Amino acid sequence: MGVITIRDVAEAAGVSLSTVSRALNGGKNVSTRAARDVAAAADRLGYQPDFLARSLRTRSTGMVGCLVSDSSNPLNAAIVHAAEERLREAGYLLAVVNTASDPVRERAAAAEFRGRRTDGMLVAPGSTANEKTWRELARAGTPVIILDRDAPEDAGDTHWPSVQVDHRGGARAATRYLIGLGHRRIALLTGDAAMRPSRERIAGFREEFAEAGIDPAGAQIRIQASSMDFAQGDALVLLRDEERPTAIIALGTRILAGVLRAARDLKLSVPDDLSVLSVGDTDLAAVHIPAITALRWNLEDVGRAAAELLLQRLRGEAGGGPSSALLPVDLVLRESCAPPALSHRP
Amino acid sequence: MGVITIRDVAEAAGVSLSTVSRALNGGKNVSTRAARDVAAAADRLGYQPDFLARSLRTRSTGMVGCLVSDSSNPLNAAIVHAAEERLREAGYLLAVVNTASDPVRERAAAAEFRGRRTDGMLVAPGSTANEKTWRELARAGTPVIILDRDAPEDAGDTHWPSVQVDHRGGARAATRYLIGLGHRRIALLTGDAAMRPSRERIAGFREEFAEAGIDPAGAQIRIQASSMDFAQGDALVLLRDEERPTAIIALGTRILAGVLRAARDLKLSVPDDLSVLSVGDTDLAAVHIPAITALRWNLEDVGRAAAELLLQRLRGEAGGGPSSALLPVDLVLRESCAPPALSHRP
DNA sequence: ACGTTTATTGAAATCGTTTCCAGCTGAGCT
DNA sequence: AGCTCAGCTGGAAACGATTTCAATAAACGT
Repeated sequence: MGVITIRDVAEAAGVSLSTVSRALNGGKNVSTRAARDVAAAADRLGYQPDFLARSLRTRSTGMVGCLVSDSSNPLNAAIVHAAEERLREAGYLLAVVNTASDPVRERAAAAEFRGRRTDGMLVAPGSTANEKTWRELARAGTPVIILDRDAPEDAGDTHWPSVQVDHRGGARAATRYLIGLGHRRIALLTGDAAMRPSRERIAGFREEFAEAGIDPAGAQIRIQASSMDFAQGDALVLLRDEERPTAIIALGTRILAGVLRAARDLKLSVPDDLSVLSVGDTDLAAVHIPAITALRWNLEDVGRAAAELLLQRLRGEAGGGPSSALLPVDLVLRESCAPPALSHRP
Repeated sequence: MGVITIRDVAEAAGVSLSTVSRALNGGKNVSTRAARDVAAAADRLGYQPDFLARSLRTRSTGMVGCLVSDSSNPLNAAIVHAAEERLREAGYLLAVVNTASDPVRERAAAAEFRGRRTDGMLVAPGSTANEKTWRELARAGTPVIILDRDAPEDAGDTHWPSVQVDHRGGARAATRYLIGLGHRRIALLTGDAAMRPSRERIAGFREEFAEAGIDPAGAQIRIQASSMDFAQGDALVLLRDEERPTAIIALGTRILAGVLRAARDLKLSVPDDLSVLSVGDTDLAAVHIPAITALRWNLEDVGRAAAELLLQRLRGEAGGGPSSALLPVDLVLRESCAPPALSHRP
């Protein structure tokens, strides 16, 4: 007397298994009487189809795997959340695996997803180490959407579906703005330079210096291995330097926090002594006093766009809509940036 | 030429299906020669067992469902993240569903999880509307761990497994601290009063007023339907009142943000004109200037404890360890609280 | 009234695994 | 030699659905 199966329903309704199956699905080729009886019996018994058995037979699980370095990072959490909402609307279930950007864990997760026959995957790799894995997955027929990362080079001419954020454009706008205020020594604090977001930011940052014809030595780039590791101490070192930057562009909540605390410790006033610009608009940036000028992109849009791209593939409309999305980055002007102090002007 | 199945491996290794299965699993009752051949063949062919078929047969999916109102809320995100890490260590996959506290969506998610035969569930219900659902699930044999919410009344004497946070103790400590500083009119801004966290906070808040023998009219309780909805405007109304509170205890990042912005708009200095205390220690609280005194509980511990409790049940050690966890709340003293201004002292 | 389509139906195959069960082999013991 | 017993093995039956296919019944046109 365990779970109710289709067999129980068939018995209760006085029809065969096949009829029950047909009645419960499409309803095509089923007499109205049979349909009614089956529905009644299923309802009365509280029948709930077994996804496992169904999936085994139909080769489709209605599951999507999501692979991300750290789903509790607010910059990721909102993306995952939005993607989940959209996918669930379409009847899919999202399974999340955190990899801490560890290639080994990424591979393990990919293997597990494959073993579980997920219909598709949303992945934000922490390195380029596993490109082969994604390619194999894609070749095996599982749609893989890349989130704000480099898409693997594809042998063919097909474009790899991905959602990208225009970090380069954002960095250019931010840099141009600071240069316009008079800054000549600006520090950019960002993540792993090999990954797309940071690489693009750095490129945009440099481009803008070049375009303005400013001594590129003023463009101080600091790589933070992990955004979690950048503590107050590191910021202190940077700001104690004789040739300290007059403006800092800082990635994310944690690094921004480190910078702000360091500035306070050194009694540097923001924005009078130091301009601060946040990459990513978090609660902290918006509410801090002074409010922090920030680069903002719509995280929900990233998640939704990824889900949409995936659904397109899952519905087999590969040829239809766009195969990639590039989302804009806006500069939100607030109070944390000002012309550099007189003593620091050229 | 689809996926490699156990049948292909059997053929390649020159043994039967059953032998392959035995060799790949326990390895009991298998000759070393067969084991070697099977392992070699499986390896060569890149065989990957099909979780679906396996689950269908063994009645165990290695999946855990997680039901939460909003996984992007930092107070939840860290919990989900920690739970996922612990569960994956133990070989389980976590599927997350966001319900926005909607009872209908909660029921739908529960039904889907049941249909997918998840081995267990972590749920943080948004109301008491679905207690029957959780009870049914539990009666059907699926372990259900409740996260920081009221556990359904159980008919029997068994204790419902849950992870609770000592919000009452935290609220008492915070209130006692503020009263000790001299505050007599304190506002508590929290969520749905019917839910455990808020209910406990309110109780602790009142208890402390009573114990100190202070006019309970000074304990101003404001319920925020959703922590997302509390904007600056609402805080302004509260603070413009003639009898405005001299201290505010605010729930979470969003409400705290609203309070801080409102204080700034009214040119109220924190902590000189207004003491602010955050319920929940977020980046914003820690980094804000002045740094916000906060109630802190360890979100990772909540997630880990929930995972541990669930794993215990999944391993069938129901009798073994503790069936519930109560996690402490600490008061982190920072700079946002001070004695009320003279004009406001009794 | 009779052949021909058309709408329903149920039996059986299938998905890929695990597991029960009976059979076989060879070693050990008397 | 005969007997038992343990260790391996392969065939076949689940698990719970979907789907093909042939059979039956009903409707239809002439």
